[in-house]
Amino acid sequence: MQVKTIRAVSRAVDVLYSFLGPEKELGPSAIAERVGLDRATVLRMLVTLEERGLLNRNEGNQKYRLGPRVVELAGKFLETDDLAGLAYPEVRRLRDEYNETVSIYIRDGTERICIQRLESNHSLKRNVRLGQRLPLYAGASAKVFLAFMPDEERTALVNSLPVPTGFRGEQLLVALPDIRQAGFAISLGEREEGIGAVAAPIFNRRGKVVAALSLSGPAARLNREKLYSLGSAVREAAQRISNLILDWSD
Amino acid sequence: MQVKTIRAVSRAVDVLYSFLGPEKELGPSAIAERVGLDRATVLRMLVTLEERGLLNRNEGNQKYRLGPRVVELAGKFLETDDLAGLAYPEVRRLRDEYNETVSIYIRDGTERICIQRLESNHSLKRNVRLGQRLPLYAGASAKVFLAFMPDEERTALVNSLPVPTGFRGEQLLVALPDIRQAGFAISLGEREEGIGAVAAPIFNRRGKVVAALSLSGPAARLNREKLYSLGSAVREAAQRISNLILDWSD
DNA sequence: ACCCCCGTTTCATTGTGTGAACTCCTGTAT
DNA sequence: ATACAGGAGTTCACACAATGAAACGGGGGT
Repeated sequence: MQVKTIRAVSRAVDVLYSFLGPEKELGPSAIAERVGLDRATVLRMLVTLEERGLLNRNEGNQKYRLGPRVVELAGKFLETDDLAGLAYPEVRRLRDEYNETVSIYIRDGTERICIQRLESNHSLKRNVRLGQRLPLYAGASAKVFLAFMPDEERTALVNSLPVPTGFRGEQLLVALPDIRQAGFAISLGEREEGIGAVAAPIFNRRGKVVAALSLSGPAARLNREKLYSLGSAVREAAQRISNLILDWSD
Repeated sequence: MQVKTIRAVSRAVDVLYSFLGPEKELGPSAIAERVGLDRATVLRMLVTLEERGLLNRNEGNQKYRLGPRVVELAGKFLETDDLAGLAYPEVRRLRDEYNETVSIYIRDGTERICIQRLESNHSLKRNVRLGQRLPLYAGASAKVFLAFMPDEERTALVNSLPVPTGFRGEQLLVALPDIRQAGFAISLGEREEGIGAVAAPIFNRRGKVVAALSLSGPAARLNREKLYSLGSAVREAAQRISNLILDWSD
């Protein structure tokens, strides 16, 4: 498929994504610098996107921020994605039973994205934002994706993973056979200090991994033995979710 | 501000919004018909939006659906919006205390959008989707927005509201002084049969209503007296949320 | 085998998106 | 007060990029 993409649209998406950075509000100049376009061009895009509700304009300082329509799109995505909706009862069961944060990730290129999550009630708890992007080279869920991926896909992926220099990723690969064997993966302080997690794969009807179910919390409550002891519970919950998936597609 | 908007971008947004309809997957032709463009044009937009992660392509049937990046944008919006995050503890308290669905709406033009929500545990419960759009001419939250709006803004708005023919909207306006007086509004089967709700305004530092906090559920549990008795609890929760808002902007 | 529908490609036309330069405004330093 | 800097919004002429009509090709159903 060599369809030519539309430059103006792609650039507008750049503008939209520039709001994913740390600042919540941006003006035309700042964005123009970021995306490498003329201020006039950016301004027209901002006005267009605002008119259509994807952005809002702060009349006070003449800056722009994300608009409520993006939430509507996300709501629709989560509704139609089957997964988030179907999985909710199991996510809730797990969270209630162990009172730790439970989340679901799907893979997006070389990263994973949180599409569902219920947090623990403890005051010290693992915190995950809906839509948050996390790497594929570390963490229990990441290992689940890697472990249950076709070999050729994995080798291709591993080479393109943006692994930070100095990260010891070798252990990651050697653990994969064990993970396939056990049906779940654990991690302790792997991606972030002090966090422990167990994760298991969610399969579609073709046996392909479409998501990872993860239970995570502070290492103080979730030490290595505890994580292993939770493995089968998480694996079985993930399996039950898999059974709910009707979709045969990739 | 008479900046010319960019046609291609605006059309691309049309394409994006066409996924808000009932079908979760759409092909170029279906979209083309919907937005009134040539199939070729739509295809280029689809490819562009997919390349940038806002859409996903189903390789099986060559159709498109919303992509995970929209969730990332929404997550960012909800994070930066302050409100959703700041309000969460109060929303949770209310939900836990009365075990009914609690939600927060912001106004967007002639509609309101749900930006935060926790559902009741009852098996019969009010169901609200994140990002769901509801009208401004009916419902407790709608009346809150109308009641606490500057007069000239309200009269301008009321004329442009897309009230369905046959809807008795007069009662709506006469109730507003009482709502201002009480600090909360109730509704019973107003927008949807069998639903009862109480709502109260959330103010910013300028005293402008930026959102409505709502508690709602089946009329079987929430009859008129019950709703009135919950009024002050909801009003006070909304007031506590208002106090958390640091933002001075409009 | 036929047809119809739909996704994709090609291509010529012109309308449209583009950036440089300009104005206007606001806030800050001198 | 005045000068200055930075940023928002405007104008304009040019080039090329977005567009739609038409053609292609494959898949599914009758």
